[in-house]
Amino acid sequence: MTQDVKEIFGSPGGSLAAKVRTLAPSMTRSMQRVAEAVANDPAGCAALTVTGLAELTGTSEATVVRTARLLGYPGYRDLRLALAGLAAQQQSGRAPSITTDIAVDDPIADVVAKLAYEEQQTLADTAAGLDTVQLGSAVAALAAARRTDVYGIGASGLVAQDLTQKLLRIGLIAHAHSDPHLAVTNAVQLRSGDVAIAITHSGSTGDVIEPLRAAFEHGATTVAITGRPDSPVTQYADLVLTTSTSRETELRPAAMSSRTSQLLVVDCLFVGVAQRTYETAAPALAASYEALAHRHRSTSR
Amino acid sequence: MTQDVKEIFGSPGGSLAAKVRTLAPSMTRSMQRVAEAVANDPAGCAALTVTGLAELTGTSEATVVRTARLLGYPGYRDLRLALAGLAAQQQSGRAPSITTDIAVDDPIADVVAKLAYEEQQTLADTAAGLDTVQLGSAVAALAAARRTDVYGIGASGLVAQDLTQKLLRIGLIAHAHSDPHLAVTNAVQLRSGDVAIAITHSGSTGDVIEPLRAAFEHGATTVAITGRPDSPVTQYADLVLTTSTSRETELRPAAMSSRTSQLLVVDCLFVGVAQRTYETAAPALAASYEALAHRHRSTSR
DNA sequence: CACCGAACCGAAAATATCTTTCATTCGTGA
DNA sequence: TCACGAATGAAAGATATTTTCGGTTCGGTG
Repeated sequence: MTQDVKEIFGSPGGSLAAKVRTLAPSMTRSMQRVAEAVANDPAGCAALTVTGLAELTGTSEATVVRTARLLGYPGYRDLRLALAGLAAQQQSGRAPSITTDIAVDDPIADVVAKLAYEEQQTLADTAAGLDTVQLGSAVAALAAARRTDVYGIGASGLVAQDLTQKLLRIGLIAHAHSDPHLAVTNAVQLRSGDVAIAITHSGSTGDVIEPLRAAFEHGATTVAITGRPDSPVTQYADLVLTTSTSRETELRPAAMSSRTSQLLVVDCLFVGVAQRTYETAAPALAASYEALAHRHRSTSR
Repeated sequence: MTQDVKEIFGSPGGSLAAKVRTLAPSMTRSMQRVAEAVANDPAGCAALTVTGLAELTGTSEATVVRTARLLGYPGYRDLRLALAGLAAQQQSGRAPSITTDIAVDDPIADVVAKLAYEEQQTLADTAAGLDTVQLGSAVAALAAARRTDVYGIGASGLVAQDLTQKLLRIGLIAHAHSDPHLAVTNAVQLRSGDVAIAITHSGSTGDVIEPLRAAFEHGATTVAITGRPDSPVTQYADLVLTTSTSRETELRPAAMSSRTSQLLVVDCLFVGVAQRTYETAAPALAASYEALAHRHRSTSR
């Protein structure tokens, strides 16, 4: 029937625009038109019936309902309710957003401000869109894992390494793989109770999907960290953690915001695992800190 | 007789409660029941259909609609939308401030919120504290450099690689070094017009300082990205870019925020350089994008 | 105390809105 | 170019809302 109220209203403002952006790539053209209309003018759309919105966007009722479903609501009725809530929020809490893209002739100070702002947005969007249930399951799996393999290529490879470094510091066994062949070779060694994590923004990076598939088929718990929750990589993922997708501009490649988003997810995983294994994690962290101390010259001052 | 809290605080929600009280005398018994339910729990009522609300209040649909009319709406549908907006406002009115550190027993949802919030803070701090003059000089040096070497160890090593990957994508020659010996070996090859960048949060990592020193002594333009502007590394740095240092807690090592901070600086450098070398950077970016396209399976959609 | 009228109320019909189905169209890759 | 599958909208079907209308209650009145 009607969706639970908390789910409709519990979401922090702006999460809808984020959701639209995240899901836009997996939408068909006409659905994108609807989603765009909704994101641009929540208040206006809230005043329209399915038929009205369908006419406005030049589509059909069916498409509007499909879009509503994709955005996570049981139907248009609930989307409309959420829209009304959103509109009210926007009304009360005027967002002072910086909207312009970075231009070629922006002074360096503007570049700093805009980049910082956009990355902040990315963080907020990611946090809002993260499925805490899946995250919790992933944390539990990691904490209990015999060993963990992490796959990532390119920019995502660095995120994979970051996660690995962190897990190692709290005494877990983790490896990052960026060589596809070695990754597959290692993946077939995994078994039930082990964890494999694939990090790919597009969700379509074959070199990352293959090892995850191998791990999946050998019974490991598989996790995908991707910006496309409907992409091929999720076929072989027991758990999917969605990163946010912000529009990319010529001077700000998608890699930049996807990295920020991925790192937040990775940090959440790390802290979650550290909480769960606090007894062993705390001393391990302290020990690694100690071990590094002598690598630093005594600072001046 | 205690006055209704909503009215005391003059919140927007108060207007509805006030309206209910004003109009109550002119309402019939069953309409009052409906109005009361609506005033007491807007969010809950927004989730109900006419029939639902009628049952809840032990009345009929007709009565609910009549009440909605009396409250000034064309029908129940519109009252419901207004209710949704009201609920959202009340929701957002609550102070969202997250002040406490992450605790061992925080639920996973709190961990996500707190981490996102802290990283946002870090970004804001970094952007505010960044010296745009030094940044501009660094950008100019990079854009004009024959080659660029970047030094970083551990978590900072990943940042170094990130910068390198980006610079390579726009056609610049850049190398990241995490092996101290190789780094020094390469550093002595640098000469005037080349750029060397050291990334270290503490500013005291000997393995990173040594190569920077070598580069400095051979006449290269040296840049330090560090959280400690008074640390040893700055001795050999022509330019110093300061990252923000936020307090670290047991479950949130300093590495986490310093990484966020460093990445923002690195992104600023990259975008700055891309702006300066736009003529060559834009086609290079497009080319690398094209080259990667075939590595991705055609997505499902 | 019985009767009357008016307002109140809810069941059910009428309407509007939303959802689903299905045939058609469109785009894509072989 | 053809064939296939995905995407789309028209229309049927289901649900929710509004309206209608007759029964009921209540207060007053003869």
